[in-house]
Parts: sequence; C-alpha cells; structure tokens
Amino acid sequence: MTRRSYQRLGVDARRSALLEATLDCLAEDGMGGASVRKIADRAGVSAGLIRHYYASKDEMVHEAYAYLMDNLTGAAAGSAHAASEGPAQALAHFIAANVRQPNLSARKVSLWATFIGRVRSSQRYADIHRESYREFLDLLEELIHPVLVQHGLPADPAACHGYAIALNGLIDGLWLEGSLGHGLYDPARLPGIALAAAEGILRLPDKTLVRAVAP
Amino acid sequence: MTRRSYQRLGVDARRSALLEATLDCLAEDGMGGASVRKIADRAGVSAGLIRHYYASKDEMVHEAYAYLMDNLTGAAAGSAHAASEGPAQALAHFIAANVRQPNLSARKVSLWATFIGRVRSSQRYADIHRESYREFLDLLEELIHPVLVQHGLPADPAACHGYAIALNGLIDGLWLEGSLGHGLYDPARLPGIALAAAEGILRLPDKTLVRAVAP
DNA sequence: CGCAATGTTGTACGAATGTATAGTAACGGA
DNA sequence: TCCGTTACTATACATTCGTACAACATTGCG
Repeated sequence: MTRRSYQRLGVDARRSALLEATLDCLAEDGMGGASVRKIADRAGVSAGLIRHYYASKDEMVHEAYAYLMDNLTGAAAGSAHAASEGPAQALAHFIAANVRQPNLSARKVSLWATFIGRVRSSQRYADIHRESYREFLDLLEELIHPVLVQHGLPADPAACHGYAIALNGLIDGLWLEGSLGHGLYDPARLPGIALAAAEGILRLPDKTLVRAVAP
Repeated sequence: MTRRSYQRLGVDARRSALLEATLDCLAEDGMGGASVRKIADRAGVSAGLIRHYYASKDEMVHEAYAYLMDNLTGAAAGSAHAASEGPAQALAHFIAANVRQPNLSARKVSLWATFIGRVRSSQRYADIHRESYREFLDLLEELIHPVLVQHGLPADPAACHGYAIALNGLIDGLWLEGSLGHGLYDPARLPGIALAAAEGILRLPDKTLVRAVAP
C-alpha cells in the first residue's frame, strides 16, 4: 500500500488552513453536511489530522466561528479608522463598509446565520456571539458620540446607547438581506439607503452622512 | 413481541404535529442534530411514519420552514390590522409587534437563522425566503405610504420602497439581537427604540409612532 | 358484525458519522 | 548523514443516519 506524500506545516498555518476549510464546508453544506472528512478533504489533509490540532470537531467549529466574527468586525472597523477626516466621515464609512463588499457576502451571511442558529443551545456559541456583538456595539457608540456633539445634538450615554442599538439593528438587517441577494433590489443601493436611514435615526441634517462617503 | 398501541390521526393534524416536532428539534439541535428518529420521538410516532407523509426528510424540513415564516409574518400583520385607528397606529403596531413577544423569541430566531444559513445553497430554501421577504416588504410599503401622505411628506414609489427596505432592515436586526437575549440590554426597550428610529428614518415628527402604541 | 383500506409500527440495511490508534515519513539539529 | 521528534496518514470501530419494506392494528363503511 502506497502512502500519500505530504508536507509538514507550521502550527499556525495548518490551523488556519483547517479553519478556512471548515468555513468553506459550513457555507456550502451547513452544520449537517460539514463532516470531518469533507473538511479534511478540502484542507488537503487526512481526516485523522483534525484530532491532532483540535480535541474534537466541535472545538474546531467553535474556533471557526470566532475566527469569522473577528474577520467581519475587523474589516468594517478598518474602514472607519482609515477615513479619519472627521467623525461623520468615520461613522459613514463604517456603516457603508458593512453593507458593501467584502462584508456584503452570501458566504459570510450563510456562515453567520448557521452559527447564530446554535447560539441558543450552546454556551460556547453564545459567549462568542455576545462578545462580538458587544464589540460591535461599543465601536458604534464611540463613532456616534462625536458626531452628535459636532452637530449640537443631545449626546448623553443613554441616548448614545439607544442610537447604537438602533443603528446596529439597521446595519445587521440590511447586511443580512443584501447579502442573501434575493434579487428584489440592487444591493448597490444599500449604502445610500443605510446612510440616509442613519441620518434620520440620529436626527442629523440630510446628506450629512451620504456626502461623507461620496468621493 | 408486543406492539405499541397508537391512534390514527387525520392527515392535517398529523402533518402539523410532525412539522411542530421538526421545528422543536431544529430549534434545539440545529440541522445537524435533528434526525428523523428524534423528530418522530418528539411527535410521539415511529420513525417510519415520516416517510408516509413526506417523500423525504428534506421535504418535511422545507415545509417546516414555510410553516414557520407564515406564522411569523402572520402574527405581525395581525397586529397591524387589529389597530385600525389610523395609518400611524397601524404602522406603529406592526413595528412594535415584531420586536415584542410572541415574535421576539429565542426559539423562533434560532429556527429562522438555521434556515437562512441554507438559503444560499438550496433553491428550495431560497424560494421560500424570497417569497416571505417580499411579502414582508410589500406589507411594510403599504403601511408606510399613507403615513407619509398624512404628514405631507414625499411618498413617491421609489422613496417608499427605500424606506421599506430600511425599516425592514431595522426591524429584522432588532428582532434578531433582541430575541437572542444576550443580556446586554433590556428587550423591553426595543419597541421604544424601534419606533423612535422609524420616526427618524421616515422623517416623521418626534413621538408620532411612539405615541401611537402607548395606551 | 366483518371486511377492506390504510395509517402506523418495527426491523433491516448500507452509507456516513466522530473518534481512537497504530504506524509512517518529513523535517531539524547534531 | 543519521536520528529522534512529531506532524501526518490510514485503518478500524461503534454509533447514528436516511430510507425501504413487510407485518400489523385501527378505523370507517357495508
């Protein structure tokens, strides 16, 4: 019997390769169809290797969830940070980045939904969800506050928190439906819709945010 | 060998019992853990019976998805219809109903997410999703239009459609995060947050919607 | 009351699942 | 160059999966 030749990889490289393969399989087949054999196949390794890096399949899937959420929030936060010509610009870019590629992605929303479906029944998933949600909410609150101050609007912590919750809902919902691409409208309209809605929610003058993302 | 005694049920009763059991199992264990045997157990029948009513497990799960979505949209639409003291009242009640019990439910959002995760890779799921989303969007548009007219705001079809998309995003996002109950804020605040945000999105005078749901 | 129709059960079967483990080969340090 | 370490492969195993099917019991009709 001849044995497959292989290459030894560093711990980090192999682990992230396995996580990527896990996400690929989950996006394609969901929790039901993503077996260790399929994942190993996709990663180009044998099934047994998975247990060399993770105590169980469940543990690997949990890590894949955290990995995905870091990726998602990180991308949008990067957009906000890059556009530092003012508070409104930063907030506008953050919002827009969430409803545009690469965050606007059928693959990502499928993965996100698959994991969200498990939050209720597994503490591990719930912890990861709460943590990434809190991070998103905090980020949003920090972006909102200076914009309100700049326009002389009430910016007490309670108000900011409420606005952050509402904006988070808006962003999540638009990202979600836009990513699924049901064809009922053009996803290119989403940034405009999101920004106009955000202006209304925050009671900002019209076009304050819309203009901030235009070139 | 003694055989279990049983009761013959009408087609409709048995089918809906099986669908309910399917949703129960899906909410608990996700797509991966909801096996034919567990579902049959929950419904109090033997596993073989499922294939008497459905050509395959997949077909049954698909029907369970449509069943769930009908239930969700129907409940909110009922709330809007019941409160017919004016356009603002109807819209406000519709929005509030979506972020309150019984729609605000960890079980329901878990199920919804589990199904959404499969929309991308299965045409059947995609069809059901598109249909229920379109229905929701149309409903929202019909509720928005008279409110805008009443307040002398621009109410052309394009504007209404954009507003409906934004409001749908807001509602979906708040419903989602609120239902998951991460404990980061009190879900009882959600109707107020949602209505205030909706006023902003539609550029309505403050409290127009908030007052409409207060007793 | 008895019979036909069929809703329902229980078992069987092959495929696929997660995990365990023995053995092999790639790589780095001497 | 060789050797020990260990990343990695391959096989085995018990279990569970969806489905198929034959036998049975319940129900309605005559």
